[in-house]
Amino acid sequence: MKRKITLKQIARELDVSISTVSKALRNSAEISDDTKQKVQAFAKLYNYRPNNIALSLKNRRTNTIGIIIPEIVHHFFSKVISGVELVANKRGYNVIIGLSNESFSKEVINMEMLANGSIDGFILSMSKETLKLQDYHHFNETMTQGMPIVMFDRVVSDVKCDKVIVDDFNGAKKAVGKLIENGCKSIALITTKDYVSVGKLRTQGYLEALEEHQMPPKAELILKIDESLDYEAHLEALEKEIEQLFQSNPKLDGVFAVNEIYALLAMKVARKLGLDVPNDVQVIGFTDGVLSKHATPSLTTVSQHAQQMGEKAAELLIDKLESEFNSADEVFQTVVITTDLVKRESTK
Amino acid sequence: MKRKITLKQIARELDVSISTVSKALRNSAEISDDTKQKVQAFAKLYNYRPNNIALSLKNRRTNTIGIIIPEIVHHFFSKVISGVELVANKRGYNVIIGLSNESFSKEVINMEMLANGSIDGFILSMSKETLKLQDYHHFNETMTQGMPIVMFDRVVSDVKCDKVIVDDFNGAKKAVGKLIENGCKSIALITTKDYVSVGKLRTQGYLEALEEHQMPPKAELILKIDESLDYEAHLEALEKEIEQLFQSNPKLDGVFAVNEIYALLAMKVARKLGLDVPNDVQVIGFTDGVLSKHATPSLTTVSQHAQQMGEKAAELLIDKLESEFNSADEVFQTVVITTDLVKRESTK
DNA sequence: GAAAGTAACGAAAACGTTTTCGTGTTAAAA
DNA sequence: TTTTAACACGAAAACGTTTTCGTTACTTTC
Repeated sequence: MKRKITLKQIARELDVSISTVSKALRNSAEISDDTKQKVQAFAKLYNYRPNNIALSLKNRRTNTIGIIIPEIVHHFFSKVISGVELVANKRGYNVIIGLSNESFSKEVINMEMLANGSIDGFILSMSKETLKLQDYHHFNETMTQGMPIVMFDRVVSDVKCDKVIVDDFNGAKKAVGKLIENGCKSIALITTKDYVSVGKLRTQGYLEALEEHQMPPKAELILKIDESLDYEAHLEALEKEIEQLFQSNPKLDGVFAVNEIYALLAMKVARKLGLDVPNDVQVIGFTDGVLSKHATPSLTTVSQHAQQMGEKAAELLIDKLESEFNSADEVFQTVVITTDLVKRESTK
Repeated sequence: MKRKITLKQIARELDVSISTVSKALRNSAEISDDTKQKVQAFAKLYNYRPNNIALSLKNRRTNTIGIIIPEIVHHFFSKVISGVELVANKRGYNVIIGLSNESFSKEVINMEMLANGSIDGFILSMSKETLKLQDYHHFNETMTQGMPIVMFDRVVSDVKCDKVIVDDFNGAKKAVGKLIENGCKSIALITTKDYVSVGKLRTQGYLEALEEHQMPPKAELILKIDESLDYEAHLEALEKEIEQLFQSNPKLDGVFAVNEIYALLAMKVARKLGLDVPNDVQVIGFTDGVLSKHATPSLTTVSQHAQQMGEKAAELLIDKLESEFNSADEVFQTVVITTDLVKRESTK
């Protein structure tokens, strides 16, 4: 087990100073060609690579970005990471991850753990608990210490930073508009409680679409799920709620759900009640996950372009990191990623 | 934008030496209670946190582990990460990720990028290309430099390191055994080319199960998919192949697939050909992904316990990192995670 | 009152780099 | 021959810690 070789060792071995070795390796004009060749050959032989930690300490930048997400076992988030990683690597950065598990305190701890020099900036999506508590002090503190943050998807106007969001409102509006065009007269909405910003916006899109077509919204067609627990735990309870929705609205012929699982459950319930999808009921979901593509019938969805979000977030962050000179002007941008309606078998 | 405060600044402010500040904060007995209180109060006020990079340089350990996987947008791998992150965080480590995208060169580059001081050890699953090329020099070089590696899932006996694998052989055997018990007489296998080690082992399990029940294997019942490209790209071609399989084997009444997608496609094809699942054909897949749970009919699968694999891999790595004194004895272990057959609707 | 001990603190090295600023040697110019 | 310039290299500081080893000044002890 030979340890990694350092400048000092090369210097001792070749009987020159550390400075000379360093300069020789960086092809400085100060060093004679003879010495350069000697040093470079030796370095190559021993496969010398500068120690990243030492560089980070010296340069006061780590070329690493931290990404904090509520959970990783989730198609949307892993796709975002994928996008972040792509541009980060291309621009010479590493990516370090932290999972909040939708918990406020884990989010805070994770950020503190990384903020002490380990990374140059954050890309993050807030936990549900943080959204509920509306406590954003950790974001603001991080930023006053000169560490930039880019938020994506779940954002909040109280925190001033760069943001990348999906056009939830118009995505939902388009989807519901599509259902109406397709002849649906009684369209249900399955959404989340309002503190999840994206759920709220999608709900507004639903309402707007109805209004635009002079269809009065009905409270009994709107089902708001409390997501404070994770889905998997009470899938059955959820299914019951949706079944209730169908039974108390016999004329139901369209469903817009704010995520994949809700949409799939709606289809399952429909089938159970003897309704055909898409002939009796048409269903549209939100998110471009794997489930939609492989479901039967496959699910028409509003695609969020998660990868593109990740790429854009990384671009924004790295641009900010590498501009540097500003700091006073502090102009933040919000990039909106437009959604696409991906037509599949669950709509006519 | 106030920069993070350092020991030096505290020292200057309080008119003591850096050493005194450091010792005071660590509650050293050398420092008087008076001074300790003064320093600690000041540090708290300014929210002092030691700089991780400086600590890493001094201690020559980063408390960070690197994880390199073929892709992250994949339920199995993200679940493994989730497990790694869980125990890593619990034991005070961060996790930094690298994606190889199933490419050999990206795997090498990623490892080199991280191996220069950024991390203390690797957890990784090899890319398909690496398995095909059988070039493992980067693993061995990394290890000779004193950086431990734990491999999971896709492993190879040529590399001597700790490993965490799934009991592919017995998992497959149990699954096929179950199909036979359920009365299947003609069981197809949908697998990958042999260079993917897990595909190979699962194939062997299939054959073993047949043999144990005195059922001669038939070549025309075995479909080996070339996975060098990713699925998504040629889903349709794949479907055609599977359809071919069904048509040339009219008596087919059972399918064992080495992953979820293949299994789902088999069900899709069956339905298309007017066959009922599970009454005419029974299907079992491998991997405990989301698709299986939410498919219709839901898919019986061999569960791999991905999260548990991640946890175990992290345990192994951190144990090794924190034992230290060895280095000569070098005893490597291979932990086998047992599989479970999760019964759902696609089997009787 | 001298020797010994103790309490409280500081200087400096070390981790591995890069970079600024000497410094000594040699070659060219005066 | 003396001054100047170019060349090739080294010493040292800096990044932010921790830790070892002094070094004071004061208190015991005999």
